[in-house]
Amino acid sequence: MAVLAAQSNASRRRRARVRISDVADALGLTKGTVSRALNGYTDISETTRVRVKHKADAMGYRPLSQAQAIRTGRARSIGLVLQADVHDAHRPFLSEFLAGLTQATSAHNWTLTVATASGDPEMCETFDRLVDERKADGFVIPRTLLNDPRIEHLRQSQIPFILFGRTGDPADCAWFDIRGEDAMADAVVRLFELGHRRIGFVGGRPEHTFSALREGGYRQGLERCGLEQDRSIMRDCAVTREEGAVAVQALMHADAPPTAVVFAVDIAAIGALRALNRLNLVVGRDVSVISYDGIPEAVYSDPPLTTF
Amino acid sequence: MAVLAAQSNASRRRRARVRISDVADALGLTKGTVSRALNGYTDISETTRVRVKHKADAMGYRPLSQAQAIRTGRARSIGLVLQADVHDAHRPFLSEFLAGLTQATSAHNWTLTVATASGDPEMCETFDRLVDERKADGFVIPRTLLNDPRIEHLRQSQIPFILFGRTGDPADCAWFDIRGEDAMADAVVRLFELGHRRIGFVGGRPEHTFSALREGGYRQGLERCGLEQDRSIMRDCAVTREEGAVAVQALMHADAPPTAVVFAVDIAAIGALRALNRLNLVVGRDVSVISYDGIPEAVYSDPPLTTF
DNA sequence: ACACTTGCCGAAACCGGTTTCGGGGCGAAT
DNA sequence: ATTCGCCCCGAAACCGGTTTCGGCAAGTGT
Repeated sequence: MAVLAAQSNASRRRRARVRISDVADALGLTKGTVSRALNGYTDISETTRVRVKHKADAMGYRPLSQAQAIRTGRARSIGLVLQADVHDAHRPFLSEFLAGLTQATSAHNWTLTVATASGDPEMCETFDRLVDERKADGFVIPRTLLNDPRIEHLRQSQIPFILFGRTGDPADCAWFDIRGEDAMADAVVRLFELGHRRIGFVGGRPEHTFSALREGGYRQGLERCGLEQDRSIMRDCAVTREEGAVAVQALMHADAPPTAVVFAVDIAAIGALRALNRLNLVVGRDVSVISYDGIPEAVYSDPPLTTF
Repeated sequence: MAVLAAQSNASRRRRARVRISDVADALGLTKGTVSRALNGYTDISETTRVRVKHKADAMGYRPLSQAQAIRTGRARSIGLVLQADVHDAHRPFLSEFLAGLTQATSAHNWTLTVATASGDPEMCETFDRLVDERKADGFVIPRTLLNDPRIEHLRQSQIPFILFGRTGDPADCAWFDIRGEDAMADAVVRLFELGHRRIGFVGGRPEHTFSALREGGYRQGLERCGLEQDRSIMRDCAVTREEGAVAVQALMHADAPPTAVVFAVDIAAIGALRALNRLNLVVGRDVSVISYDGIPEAVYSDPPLTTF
């Protein structure tokens, strides 16, 4: 009777969860033993351990992370806090970024918890709150700055984090990034090979690490070609269409305007294309424009933007 | 000694959490009583309830959702599963959408858990998994279809959900949406008032609810102006720039081309603008284009797109 | 005055795991 | 034959909450 009732209950509701005690019962062990076997404790014989492991995934057992969390303090979840107020060039990547993160996390039976905040202080509070409520064990920090208050805060609070992008002081930081600076250098070299001798540069916000790195890549490219750096054909702070347009206009009005311009940010380059059109300059003939990021809008701009 | 040890431990690590037993001790009650007082049980006197509530938030107590979840089964978390494979017009809204959701959820001390899936079957599996692992109590479903397999699945599984956008059969569905159809109707009326008598329409994918609704709005607008619907100046399936361009070319090559075109999707309209330029038609003189969504790209298109 | 509700709260079980503690069994050393 | 130590595992406490159960005191009806 009890079995029948349980079955009907299980079918009426959702499939019943396999608990650790179910696995233990099936093996004639206690749940404590099963738990230690699965978690790599040394006081479990190797024989028992493999027996437990096999039975566990034969029964489809997966621990309830919530239950583990209340004892261990680890929630098996990584946090991502977005800034709600900034609209900039990184936005187009958001969904790809999310897709990548969630795939990686769920592959290890982790979770991605997303929150938003406006401003660095609020973001730091959010970090603390999510950790305090055990909703995130650590964070992914996108759009890193050379000197990033968020990183400083997390370091002090001893909260684990991973950077998407590098930072000024990489001490005890794990990070991954795209080597955009190499692309910048390659762009310069390619333009040089096409005959250009005055190659300008338009960067992003200097506080962003990637901007500084890409400017470094640009300089490295010049060096490789034996060209001198000329401050009069370099600008920065261009991460939007308008800023890109303004920057390129300034460059073209210089005493000795460049014959080619390398952009650190795609969006700025797109703005620049329009501005050049308005100046009656034909891109590709009067002046070459090259950029990096590969945002989809590049294909639809007029004329199409060359990106890596 | 014990107290001192605990304090030094608390200061070495992070600020100690206020547990429900701390609140109970401070009031001379048991944790069971405090729990019931906070959760609206009727067997607690009103006097005690307010006393508990005041003390609780004076002490900064907030229940650990994980601990609640293991008993109640509710995780205080809503899930959002994105499709990893579709690149379409809805993407630009993603970050605003996330910002809105996270603000709303965290205001009620909930969490947003994000996952990705490719294809409807995988998405349904993901729903089940997240619920099974108690990582989401329910879901937000964006980009609803008229006939949506995801909704069908969630209904059968008795999993709560909220739609962003409407669906064919709205039985026991909560939803919120933007009344884009009204904007469509208004657009038609406005164009009529400007003297247009042949007003074309380019819609989105017919399986998407919003497309059907917006086409309905367009028809309603025609009706209000006393115009007849003419299938030869209507197209659909245009949610990208290319599709928009193709659609508008087809319309302009009709026997009696329209003098104005209403678009359901901004991105398609932007593609159409370029196509019209190539046909040597001046937008605003030879033909009017109007759309809806208010994506930021609209401002930068050439010529700027009129959107609501 | 007595039994019967009713209101209100304490005690303890419970959720599904993890971690500590202690002891049984067995081989090696004395 | 003891004693000691080591390898395993069971028992039970524990994490931070929720929920059930039972009982005490005050109020009600007669």
